[in-house]
Order: sequence, then C-alpha cells, then structure tokens
Amino acid sequence: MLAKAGGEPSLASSIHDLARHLNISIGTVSRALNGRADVNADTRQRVLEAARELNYSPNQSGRSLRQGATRSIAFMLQPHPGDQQYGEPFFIPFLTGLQARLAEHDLDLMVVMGEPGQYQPERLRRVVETRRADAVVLANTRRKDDRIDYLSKAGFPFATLGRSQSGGDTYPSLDIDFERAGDEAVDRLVARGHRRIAAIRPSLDLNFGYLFLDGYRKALKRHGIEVDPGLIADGFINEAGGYQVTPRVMVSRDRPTAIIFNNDAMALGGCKALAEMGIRPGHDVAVIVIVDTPLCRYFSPALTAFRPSLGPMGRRLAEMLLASLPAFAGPEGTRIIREVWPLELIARESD
Amino acid sequence: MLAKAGGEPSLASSIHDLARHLNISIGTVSRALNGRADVNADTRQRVLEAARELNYSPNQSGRSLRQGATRSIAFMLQPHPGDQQYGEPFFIPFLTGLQARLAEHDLDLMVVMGEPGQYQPERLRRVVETRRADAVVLANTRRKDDRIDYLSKAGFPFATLGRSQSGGDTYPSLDIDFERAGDEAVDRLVARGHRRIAAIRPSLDLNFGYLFLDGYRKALKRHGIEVDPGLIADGFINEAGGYQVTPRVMVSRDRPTAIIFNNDAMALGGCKALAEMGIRPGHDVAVIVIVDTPLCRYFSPALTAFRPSLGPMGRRLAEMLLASLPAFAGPEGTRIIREVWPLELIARESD
DNA sequence: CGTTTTTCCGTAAACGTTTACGAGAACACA
DNA sequence: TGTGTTCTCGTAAACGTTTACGGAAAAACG
Repeated sequence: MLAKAGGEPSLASSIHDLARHLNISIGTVSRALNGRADVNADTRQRVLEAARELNYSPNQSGRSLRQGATRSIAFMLQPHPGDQQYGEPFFIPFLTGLQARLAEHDLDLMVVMGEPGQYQPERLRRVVETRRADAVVLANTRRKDDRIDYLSKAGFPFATLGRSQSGGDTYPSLDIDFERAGDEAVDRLVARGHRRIAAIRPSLDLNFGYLFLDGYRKALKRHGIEVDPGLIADGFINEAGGYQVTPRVMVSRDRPTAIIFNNDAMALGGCKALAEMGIRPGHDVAVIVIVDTPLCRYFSPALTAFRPSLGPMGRRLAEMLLASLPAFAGPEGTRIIREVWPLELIARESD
Repeated sequence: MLAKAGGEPSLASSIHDLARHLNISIGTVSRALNGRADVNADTRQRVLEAARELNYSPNQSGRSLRQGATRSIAFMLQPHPGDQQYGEPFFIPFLTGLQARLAEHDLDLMVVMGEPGQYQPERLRRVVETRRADAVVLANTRRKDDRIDYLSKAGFPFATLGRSQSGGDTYPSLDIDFERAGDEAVDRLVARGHRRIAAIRPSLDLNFGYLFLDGYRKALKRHGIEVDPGLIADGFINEAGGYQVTPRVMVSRDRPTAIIFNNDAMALGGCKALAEMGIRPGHDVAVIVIVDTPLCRYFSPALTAFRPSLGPMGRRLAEMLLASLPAFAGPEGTRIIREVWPLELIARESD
C-alpha cells in the first residue's frame, strides 16, 4: 500500500470540516470562497485562512454535479488510418498551446485517443453521453465527418482544428490555409523555372487534401500551365503511402521536375522511392512539403516546407471555443466562427 | 448558438426519467444497470432496453461524487527545461499504450501539461487536491523528485515512467534499462576497435543520465579502459545543449573516436557541431544514441540508436498502476512494484 | 397449512457542493 | 420611535448517482 499521510491535514477535508472548524455554516463558507458579495470581510478573511490552514480544496465532483459543468474539455486525437507516429507529433505543440489557454480558465484537458487506424466515434459518444467534459475539440477532420454531425445534432459544444463540410457554420473552427500553401508552393517552383509539377496527397476523405489540390490547380492555371492528371497521385497518409505512390508520377515520359507533398510522412517515403530510382531530391527534382515537422529539418536533404504556428493556433482555438460557450462568452457578438491561418515557408535544401 | 437536438432523445436524461418511464424505482434501475444480482431478469431486460431507447448514460459527476472515484487517471507531461519539441514526441506512443489499457477499464486520461521549461508542481497539486483523478502517472522523473515526495506524503496513488531515488519502493515504476544500454553501447564500440569513447548526457538531475553513466563506466572497466573525465560532458537536454557541449570532448589532444549520446536532441546538436568542425559522424567518429526517435532514422547519417518499445510500456505501466489500486487489485500478491525494460539496438549508419 | 428462506424491489440516506430564500440584526432616515 | 433598507448569515433543497436496509411477495420446506 501507499504511504499514509501522518499527522498532516487530510486530503479529504470537506467544506463541512471547514465550517465546523470555524463555527460557521457551510453556505457562508462556500460563498466566502467563491467571492460572493454577501459575506462579511472579516469572515471571508477567516475562511480563506482556515482553508489554507486545513489545506481545503473543493471536491470537483461535487462542484460538477451541482453546477452541471465538469470544467474539463476533451480533445479527441484520432490518428489517420495507417498513421503510426508522425501525425501525432504534429499535435503536441498544438496541444500545449490549447492546454495552456484552458488552464488559464481553470479548465482541464482530457485526451481521448483512438487506436491508430480505427475510426472510433464511440469513444467520443462516451465522453458526451456521460457528460465527462463540457466541450470537445476535434482534430483530423474529414471532408464529411460523422463526429461533427453527431455533436451538432446532440447540441454538444465543440470546435475543430481543420475545416469540414459537415455541420454548417455553427461551430468554431481553425484551420491552416492549405489552399494558399499549395498555391504558393506552385508559385515558388514556377518562379524557379519549373513547369511540370507533381502533387502527392493523402487518399482519404481528409479535407486538407482537397484544399491543397485546389490551391495547386489555381496556381497552375494562373501561370497558364495545364493540369496534368498524371502528375497527381493519392496514397496512404504515411511513409509507405508516399513510397508506393511517388513512382507513379515519375513514370510519365515527360517527368515532373518538382513534387509537392501534402504530408511530411509521405514526403519521406517518397524521397526514399526517388533515391531508389536514382533520382536525388534537391538535385534532380525539387521537393516541397506542405506541413513542416522536425523530421523535414533533419532529413537529408533538408526539406523545404510550409510551417504552421501550432502553439498559437492551440491557444487561439481554445479562445474561440470558450467564446462559443455561454458560460464563458464575453460581450455578445465577439464570437469567432472560423479562422484560417497562413503558413510560413521554411526554405531549406530540397527545392 | 449551437444547433439544438430536435425531437430526439435528450442527452440530459437522468435515471429518474428512466425510472418514471418504466414505473419503477430509481434504485432498481441503478441496480439493473450495474449488474447487481438482486434484480429480476425480466426487469433488468426492460431497464436495459429502455436505457438504450432513451439514450441514457449515467452522469459521471454523479457517480464520481457518490463513489468517491472519478474513474480518470492524470498523466503529467512536464517537459524538461529547454526541451521544446523533442521530448514530447517520445511520449506519444507511450501515451497511446497507456490510454488504450486504461480505456479497457473504462478509465479516462487527463493530461496535465506544464509549460516547457518550468517546473510546476502546483499543476499536480491542483489535480490531487480537488480530486480530479484517482491516480497520477508521472514521467520525466528526477533523481530527487518533489512530485513523488508530495504524492507519497499525501497518500495519493501514482506510478512513474522512470525511476527515482525519492519515495522509496512504495509505488509502481517502469523504466528503460539505461544502464544496460550504456553498457552495451560501449561493448559494441569496443568490439569495433574503439578505446576512447566519449559520453554526453543531460546536466539536470534527471535520473537516466546517472544510470547511463553507470553502465558506461562499468563497461569501460570491464574492458580495462580507464575512465577519462575529459570524455564526459553534461549539457542542456536539447539540441543547443548538444551543440554547445560536444566540442568540449573533442578538444583533448587524444580525441575520442566514438561518442555516445544519452539523448536524441543532444545528438542532433552534437552532430551539427561536429560537422562544423569538419568531423563527419559515421566516418571520422562513431555515434550511438541511447534513445531512438524518428529523427534518428532520418538524420544523415542515420543514427544507430537504442530503441524502447514505448507502446507496450504504456500498457504495462497502466497494468501496474491498476494493480496497485485497491479498487482494481486482482489476487493479492500479484502487485508489481518496479520493472526495467531492455532496449533494442537499431544499427544504422553512424557507428 | 405454518414456517423459513429466497427473491425482488422501494425507501431514503449519502457523497460535496452551490444557491435561492428568508430571517435577524444593524443601520439610516424621517 | 417607527419604518424601510442594507448586511450578513443560516437553512434547506438540489444536482445524479449508488447502496444499506427493510419489507412484501413468492418460493421452499417441513
């Protein structure tokens, strides 16, 4: 068994103990602690001191039950199928920012993880139905996302990292500007003399794959370059997917001179395939990655990539979510529904 | 505002609604749902069906309050000072395994993150004192860890990833065998003809830095090689630390021919420093990293490293923690206190 | 049929809070 | 002094569960 606390203040002290110790009613104690106005300044002082002395903190289960709010937010981390380890590091800085802002409001963060590769909406349902959290943050949103449908229909507050076509405009969402990144990537490559530019993206219903391709197409058109379907390929969103699918765009008689990868893991696999074909990224073909991770930096050649500022995005999404919650809403009309953030190009060696 | 659910079953249905709907007392409903024996098979059937029909799930706050248990476990992710992004990815597979096993017992995971670089025991205290979780999992344990002292003294159940000298043998802990890894790294290098082998480790009070060095020293002695203090250096546990400190062991007139890094981020920084000195890792000096991460694999040259199996370790620590909780303890005497797991050598190009 | 056991269910208390309500005391004002 | 107002606090209900207890009905047993 665990060591027991000796003579020190028990952890299990309740508001009753405090009230008894002060010869005061629990109602007054509660009001004093919660900063209510209708309590004498002296008694408040005494209560606060006694609370510190007895090491009293209100039991959160009791508060939650009475107030109908748990003061915790659930983040659902549902890895893409096939994604074993790369997608998640992406979220760590985001989570850090998210949690930091939530902590400022005394909100805790609950993390609901799905098994990688399995889509598990029941994990989400459990949190919602047992009212374990006051709101949910979703990531890895799909183009059509049944989690969003579920939450909207249930009237449960949520926000998403990433856009979706589901659920209308009713929830706060924050996304990276994949469209613009695709556009700028093409721009940059064209400026460097490339005309045949391939695009490799995930094959799933992931929304950002579509957004990226939109930007890619738009930029090509602006430059008067015809979109060649043979230069666009979809694959599993992991290293194996990139490895498998990249050769397909390299077999056309008129090979591309540049490739834009919509995902870092796919880029790493793709570069491996290229190397095996005797094609050197950075020399024989330019490579740009849309979402930067530490791996891009340490790969050889270091991969030029577009980098989001994930920490601030986490903080921002927390703010947006809080503003959408009646209990936290500030002045009316300040609610933010959707935001799209730009990425920063980190020029390295691969393009 | 959020979309309201239409005519569908309200989320807020309580056990009272269910009881009223069935013309039955709430006590019976509760017993039926919880699989108590003293309830008729027919009524149980009816209750279960009605629960599904009315979409009823017990409110977790209510349960927690009554049972004195929240059914959630807190994981404290407290990055090392200076560690901005590398240490955390290390934890993702561990967290995944931990959460998977906890979920099998209907336990939720709460993640408490500290600001990177700040040691914030008050975050932990808050969780404990407000009884937000039933137990805590600690990572990044220090040699002397006041979090462990605090939890032991408070009699709050916890387990740790990593050993510590604090708290005695009273809590379950799971650790990587850094000592053996340091030993094996030396073994391997000596077998390849190296005699002057440097060791670079974090400067903080992190326990694994000491364990690693123990193994390193032991192996050197076994091979009759004198330990040269000039070949051992401590630095901040991040890339900058490795960059800053690695040159120090390279200035001795009798340069080392091999370096063992106790941390992947320090290895990356160290290799950068080496490159700037015109020393090529893998050619001019052998490099081995004690804890492998994806970065090691994609670095050029790919770094030979010792890899832990973090997912299974997460699952294991969950089991050990559960076995130590009275509410979950299986047959007496099966409690596991400490385990140390070996690492697997991943031979790559750098040694 | 009488007695004992078993089965099943309702009642009510309890978990630790917050808060609506009301009441007594103090005070202000005429 | 009488009346109205303000301060301050206690009382008790409520949040949604689980569970100890007891009792009625049914079953088992002689």
